[in-house]
Amino acid sequence: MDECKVYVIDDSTEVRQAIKLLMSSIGLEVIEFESADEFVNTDHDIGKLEGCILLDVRMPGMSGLALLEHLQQIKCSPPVIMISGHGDIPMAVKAVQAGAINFIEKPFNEQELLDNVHRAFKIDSIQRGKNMKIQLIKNRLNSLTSREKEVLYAVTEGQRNKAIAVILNISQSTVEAHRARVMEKMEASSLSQLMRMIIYIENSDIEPE
Amino acid sequence: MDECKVYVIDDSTEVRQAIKLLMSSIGLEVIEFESADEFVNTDHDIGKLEGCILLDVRMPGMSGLALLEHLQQIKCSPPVIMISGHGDIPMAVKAVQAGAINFIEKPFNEQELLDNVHRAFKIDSIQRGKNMKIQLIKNRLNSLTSREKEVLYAVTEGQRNKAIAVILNISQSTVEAHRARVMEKMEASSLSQLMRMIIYIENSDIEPE
DNA sequence: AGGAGTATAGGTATAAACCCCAATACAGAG
DNA sequence: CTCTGTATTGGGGTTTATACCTATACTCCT
Repeated sequence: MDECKVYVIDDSTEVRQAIKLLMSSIGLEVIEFESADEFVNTDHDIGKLEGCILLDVRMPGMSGLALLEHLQQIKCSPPVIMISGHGDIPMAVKAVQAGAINFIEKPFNEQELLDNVHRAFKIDSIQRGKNMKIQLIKNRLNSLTSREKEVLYAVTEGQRNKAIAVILNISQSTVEAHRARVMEKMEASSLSQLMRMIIYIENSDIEPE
Repeated sequence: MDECKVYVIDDSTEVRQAIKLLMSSIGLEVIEFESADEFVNTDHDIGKLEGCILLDVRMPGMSGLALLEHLQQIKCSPPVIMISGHGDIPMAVKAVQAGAINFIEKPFNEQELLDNVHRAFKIDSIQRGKNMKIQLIKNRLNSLTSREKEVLYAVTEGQRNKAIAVILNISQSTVEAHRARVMEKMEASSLSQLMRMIIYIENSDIEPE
């Protein structure tokens, strides 16, 4: 939680200043961006940011909603709290459907905003825990050779070594060798554990949230 | 899609009539309720309804939001489209966060409402497909004896038969017998398939959507 | 040319899982 | 009380999977 920062993306200098003041009152660091484009083009790995994003909807250049959708596509971004001065219901609905954790109207209640930031931090913490787990497994998967991946895939499909040998047109001994290396590289001590990893990755790939 | 109906829950007779007219113009059947309480108390299995729910927010008795949350808790309800004449952004956000697929303001655009209903039908169709799959697996799980469930649980944890025998303080032969019956009852021809079923159920239990 | 990494294959031995069978014990339902 | 379902145990044999070893061949990089 110490590393958490509040990324404020708003074209209004006053709003950014007000938020900065509010956040610093409880010891939170604020990083400002005056447009969505600036945030995107800044040299930082979005996946490694810790904290949350306060994002204005209406801005010159890329809109807040567009940035929100962009962040959801690349995944593993910090949680986003939308802020708007002239928002309407369809806009708020769209934002929440796109993954924003809340939609707050300006002028905002200070305590409400702080509460939302804290909630966002919690969500971020949980999300980063999951992302670390996913990354760990993906790193292991990447260490597999293409042949080993083929064997792994067949194994997760429930195929026996003998069947896999026929499918890949290699001998059963070779399949066994590959399979053993797969278990070793994936750090799985049982097929059940291996399946849990694979299915975890499968689900994280198709279900964004 | 043929069986799909539109469940309208709104205290205003005029609104219900207007929706009924609109829906019947494209051949959709409408079932009316003048309050959330009436919907809840009506003798129907909510999990078996097909179609979608048009739900007013402000009503005498149980509020639309309260009903929405109630529906999400028991799960497997048809998708809900919230409708409100005097809605605000916090209300809309809350509704979407609670699982409503949209939040439409009265007076509504007719085509927009129809589009939403069609989208809801698609979501419902997908959701019911998933629910059927879950129910199928749960039925198999329920056919297991308590001992078989213990063995199943240990197996999914990656335990070997020998280890399971020690844990349950029974002989390895017995474990093998239970395990064979588990595979048979679950209709799994491989451990991989069994794991997929179990993890599917695990995920559906903790992640509502 | 030599080394690392990968893919391939064979061998031997052990362990684990699967299959079919038979049998005892016990509790609850009819 | 008998019948049924469940839980338990065992044997014997087959099939799979693991573990550990060796070995060849090919490619890529140094």
